Amino acid sequence: MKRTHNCSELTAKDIGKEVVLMGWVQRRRDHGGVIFVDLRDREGITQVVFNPKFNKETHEKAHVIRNEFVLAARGTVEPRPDGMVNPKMKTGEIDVMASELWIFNMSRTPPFVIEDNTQVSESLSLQYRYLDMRRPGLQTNLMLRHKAAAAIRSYLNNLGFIDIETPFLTRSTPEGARDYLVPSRVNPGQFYALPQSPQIFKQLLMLAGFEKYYQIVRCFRDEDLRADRQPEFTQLDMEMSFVTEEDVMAVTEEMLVAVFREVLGVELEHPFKRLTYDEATGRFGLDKPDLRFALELTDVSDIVGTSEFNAFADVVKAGGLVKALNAKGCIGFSRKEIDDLTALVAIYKAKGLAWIKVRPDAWQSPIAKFFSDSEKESLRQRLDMEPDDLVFFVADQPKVVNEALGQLRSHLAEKLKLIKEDTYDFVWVTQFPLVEYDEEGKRYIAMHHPFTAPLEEDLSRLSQDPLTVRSRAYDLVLNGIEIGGGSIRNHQRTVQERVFEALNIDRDTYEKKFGFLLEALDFGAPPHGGIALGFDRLVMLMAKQTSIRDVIAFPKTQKAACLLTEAPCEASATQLEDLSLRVRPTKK
RNA sequence: GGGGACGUAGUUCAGUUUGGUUAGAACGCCGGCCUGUCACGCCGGAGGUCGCGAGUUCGAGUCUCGUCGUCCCCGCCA
Repeated sequence: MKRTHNCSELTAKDIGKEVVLMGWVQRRRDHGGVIFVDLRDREGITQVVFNPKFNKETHEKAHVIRNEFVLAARGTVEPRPDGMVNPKMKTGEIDVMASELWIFNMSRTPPFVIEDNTQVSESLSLQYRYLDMRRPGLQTNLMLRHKAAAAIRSYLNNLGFIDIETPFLTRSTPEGARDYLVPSRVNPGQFYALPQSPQIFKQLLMLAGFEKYYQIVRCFRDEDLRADRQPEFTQLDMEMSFVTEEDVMAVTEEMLVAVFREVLGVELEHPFKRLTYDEATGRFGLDKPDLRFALELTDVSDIVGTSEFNAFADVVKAGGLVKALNAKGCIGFSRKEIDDLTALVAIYKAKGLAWIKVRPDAWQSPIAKFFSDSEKESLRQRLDMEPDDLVFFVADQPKVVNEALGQLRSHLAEKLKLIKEDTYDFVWVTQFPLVEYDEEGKRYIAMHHPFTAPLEEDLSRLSQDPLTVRSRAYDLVLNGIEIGGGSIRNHQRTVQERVFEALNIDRDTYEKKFGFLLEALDFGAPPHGGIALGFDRLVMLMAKQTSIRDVIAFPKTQKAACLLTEAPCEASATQLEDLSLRVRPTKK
């Protein structure tokens, strides 16, 4: 017995053929006489009919069939009787009239119905992920993931990129996310780390002369999870020699255009938009702006900084900012709605949310009385305030103002349904600051990573005024979600050392931690740069999902557990002994 | 580390505000009937440690505290 067709391909043109189908029972309808079975495989569903008039013995056998049984049916493709065609099904013109039935396996009643439209708690679906993945939605997502990976590989292969694997058992890197550590049995007391990214290795591959490298590779970060963050995730990692930012961005962009065309049949608008980091945070508040809608932030510090309203004036005097967001036509927002928005900005550390409702005759606002007529006129002009508008203000340090209003902006867009669905809006954000100040550690840390090259024209300020130094780093943002980032790297030892020093890493330390890289740079390092794209996030957006768990076959829960295999779990005494490890009792 | 939501038949939920008789519905499941259904139909039935543990009370699904789990968010994620 050999399968002849899948469950989606038989149509009227196949009438009369003898076929063998194999698959799972989606649903059984037993009419006492005739029994209908919807047989499902990964391609689709075909109705198999067991009719006692046609084959009594097979019909008898079919009585035991239940949902999710796995079976094979041999039969003849027949047209449906008049008026019985099911236009909703691809195979709705035909039946397979069964002459023989093999039951490969029975099935327990599944804990949930295998259908897209049934809601199941995520813990249950993860515990039975193999059943969850029988549902068409996840099947489609994972097939789309495969197609995207295949399209990427084929595109990059054609451009001469070389796929090279890098190690998973690597040296722990001190900066950045927490590492997953792996104890070394043969080196008691010593540990490998799982890579957060193959960053250093891909740079070494450039030094080795491969010129164009890529890898679709698993990365590991021991940090808390989110809807778009898993402890192990997949990135498309690329690196190129003899390139500038423009080259890396062009290759990435053209690749994505090709992938979206091939996988989704979508023609992306390109070249992608560009914003510098300062423009992005200035106009949209965030370094990952969603440009599917307008709604920009406006700086009004100069107007209100000298006003009678101390809450604004004091902030401006202290070097802060006052920015505004004009919610056009939102004058109808209730007190509660405004309170909710105030609570929203409070999450991002804003101490308050001031507002003005523009009525045709006057402004309704707790703060309007503090402004002079000329200040009001300036605000009106700057913010294009028209009757029915509702304008929000946040005053604080720039980071807080931008973050809070940026989040408010996205929230309002969703609330007001300003977002054009079904669009893919890409934007490059360039010239990120090289470093930022870490309040907790009281020092400068690399915003991207310490191998990022500073902009040549800012290099002279590196030691005196590192915060003003822009870098040759770029992020790729899709619909407000960061899907990738990269940079041109330091290929000259002297520049790399200056960056380390700007980060307050002393010579002894960086020699010890990155000496191998610095030494490598001494041996003819070519200029190089690259990018890493979050493959899970990219596929998530292509599949129109909101969590990367929906495009990962076996994702972990928020506590980084696999509910199916019950990982992580305790190690046996023997394992610990082999590894020279002792586990401290967990503290209560 | 912090904030929030949720946890009740196999599943998805109602019931919790205001404690009170035997904890309900739909789907699923089991049995019977049914030869054209495709969310098949009709009849009947089984199925519950109300996440877990304390406490308050004459009495707790309902109130309190703790705990476990899942999700969303802040911190964190070079």
